[in-house]
Amino acid sequence: MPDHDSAALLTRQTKRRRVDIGVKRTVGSVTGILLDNMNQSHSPDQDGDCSLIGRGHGGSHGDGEKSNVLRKLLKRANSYEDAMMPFTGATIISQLLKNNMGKNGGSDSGFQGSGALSSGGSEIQAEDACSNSSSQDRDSPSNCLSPGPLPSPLSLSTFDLDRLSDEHLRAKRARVENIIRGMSHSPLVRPTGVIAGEAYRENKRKQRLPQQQHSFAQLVCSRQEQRQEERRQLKLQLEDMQKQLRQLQEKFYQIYDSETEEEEEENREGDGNLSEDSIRSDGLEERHRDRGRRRHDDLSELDPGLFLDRARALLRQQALMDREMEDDVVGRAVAEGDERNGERMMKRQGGRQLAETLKQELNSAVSQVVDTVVKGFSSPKQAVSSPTSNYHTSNQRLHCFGDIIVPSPLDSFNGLNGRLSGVPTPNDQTEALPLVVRKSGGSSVSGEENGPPSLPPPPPQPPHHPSLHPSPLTATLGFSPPSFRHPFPLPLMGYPFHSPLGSHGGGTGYTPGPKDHNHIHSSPDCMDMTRETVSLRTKMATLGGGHLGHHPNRQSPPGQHGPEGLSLSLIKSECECGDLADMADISPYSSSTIQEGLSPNHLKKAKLMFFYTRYPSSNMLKIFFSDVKFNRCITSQLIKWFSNFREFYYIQMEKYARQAINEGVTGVEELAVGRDAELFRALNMHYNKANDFEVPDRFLEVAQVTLREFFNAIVAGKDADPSWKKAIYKVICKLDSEVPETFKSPNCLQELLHD
DNA sequence: ATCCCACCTG
DNA sequence: CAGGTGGGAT
Repeated sequence: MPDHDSAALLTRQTKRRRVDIGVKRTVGSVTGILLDNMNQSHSPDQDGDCSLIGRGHGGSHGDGEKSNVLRKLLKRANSYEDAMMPFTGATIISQLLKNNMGKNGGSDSGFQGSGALSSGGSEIQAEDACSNSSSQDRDSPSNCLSPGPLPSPLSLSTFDLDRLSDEHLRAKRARVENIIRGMSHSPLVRPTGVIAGEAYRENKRKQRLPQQQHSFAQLVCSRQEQRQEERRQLKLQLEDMQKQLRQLQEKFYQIYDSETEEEEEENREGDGNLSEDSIRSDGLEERHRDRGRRRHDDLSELDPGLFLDRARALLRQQALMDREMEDDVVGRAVAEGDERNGERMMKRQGGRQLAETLKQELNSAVSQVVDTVVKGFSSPKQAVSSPTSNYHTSNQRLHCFGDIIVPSPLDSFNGLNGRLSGVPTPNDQTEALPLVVRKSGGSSVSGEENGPPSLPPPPPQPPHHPSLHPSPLTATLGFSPPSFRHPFPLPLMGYPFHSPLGSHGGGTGYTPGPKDHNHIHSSPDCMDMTRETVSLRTKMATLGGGHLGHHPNRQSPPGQHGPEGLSLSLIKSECECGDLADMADISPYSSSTIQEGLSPNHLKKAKLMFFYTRYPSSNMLKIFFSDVKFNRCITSQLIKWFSNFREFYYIQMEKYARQAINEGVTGVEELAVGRDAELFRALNMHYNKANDFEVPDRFLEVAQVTLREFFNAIVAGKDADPSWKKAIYKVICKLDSEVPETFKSPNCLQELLHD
């Protein structure tokens, strides 16, 4: 039997065949012409599976790209410590930052641009290799780091602020930092293996595997085991580090608590002038403390943000103390020889050192983040490889080896937003849908101390080395804290809108300080952004939780902050085929419910509509997507969507038809498509992934008809004809049914998915 | 010329 | 899913 099962050849064998059906369609759509045709073959036992096997189309390409970032951070942390204070908490926050990124999961964690942070040219290649490697083993973020000898676990339980200057502690600290240094200076996995691995994986997707790839494959396989072991060790190492950091964090809290207690005590007996700042930060602290302790139970959760918040509070307080009490209290304590005061003073000095350290570290972290984002976006040529660079063909990739891989600005953008919005898991997204990301579900700590968001958000400050510009953290506080947790709406800055990404959830929008109103505009690269906007526009439209839309925010009125409204503010560009609309209309607070672009929810809606109509007319689309401002772009995009839907649909049909034939099915009567059928499950997975929509029976019937059409055609050998599918298309296009009125509502998803 | 389509590719 | 392409239909 001639390769009936080689569904792989489905597309190739029909090279450039014209299978147009050229059917004239009407809005109402022809219904049920072939209904009898279907019903007559409705066998009683059709509820069972049609015993079609196989599924698994597409594949997820989640890529972890963070290890290079971690290394950067670690490296920087190390370089700081050389130039820093006696008590160098420098690496603490670096580690916490790292941790923060690390815990966001392996896939698509963004930060691709970080390769441009500080590295010289020679480093880039290694970085690239590293990120590639991690993308291959995305369950292990740290496989870039060599295992190295594992130092015995540190116990920081004796760590006490009262003995900050203790030799003992210094020794411990040194050991911690040795670990870090060891990690960051460890040799990398050899690039060849990594690249080869990438190439090999690429080629597995392709049917034609060039012979030369095999050697690469073997190379990879031989290293695979090695890396597995390395990864395991590194995981342990990282867990260890996390534990230690958690302990350190707790100690910090203790220290801070004891100090604030004393502070309060002193304020009570002394001048009693508790500043507004400390009151506020205390309140903040209280909340965070509770939260932190709750979180403590969760081993996987170490919240750097919490830690940083505390650090900030401490710094605020510290600055206050510096101003008000430096001479006064200390002087008094010394003069009076008051033991208690002296002790307090010592603690305070220790705290001050810590504060200084934190101050610098926070500064550097801010710079780093800003640096990363800016460079990642405005200088893509320097950026390291990104998940989307998987799109290189293997040959291209081989050519890339030894060169700097040049991702498009979109790649950086993609990664950044992936990082921002949470990490899609393979379960959530198994198709190639690179830019649809989940909205971050958790409510992050809100940056209360930030002013109201301003419009438009200005670009960030250029990076500055903290040791060169040890500007007081308090001065930049207004802008830096949110950047720690949501530093990535920055790429959106190029758009004259509010970043809606900053306004969701925790509402930690990028809030500029008074002085960061320059830069990026001066970057020539930014001028090129308009060129990217057309595609970016589409991509951005898919941001904002289309697949989280399984549980759409029903509170959000359309055109506001819901996923629907998200793209409203995101999308605005000169789609060359559309009109350049008035920018003022695009305010996220616009009362208009007409959107400029298609949102993830629109996509979802379109998919659901596909259950009713495979061949919607343009008019129909306009009617059913009435909340979208139509232009040629929108129209063709919608049409394209349905075209893609059909493509998938027919591919599945042919695949399962051939499969049935290979399984020995001889008559179409044996072919039934029930809700348990593999075929239906595959389709449902594609168009109704969350399974929160009840697929109409009618679709099952149509699917069955389609399957049988394919079956009959193949059995009859019609597939020898280059355009054999054409006849099938002609049949199927008549099977469209009316799309329920509900779909005409812009809010239909809320209603449709209610059950 | 324009629209829409299937097909291929990334 | 989007870009690009070629082709048929109007």
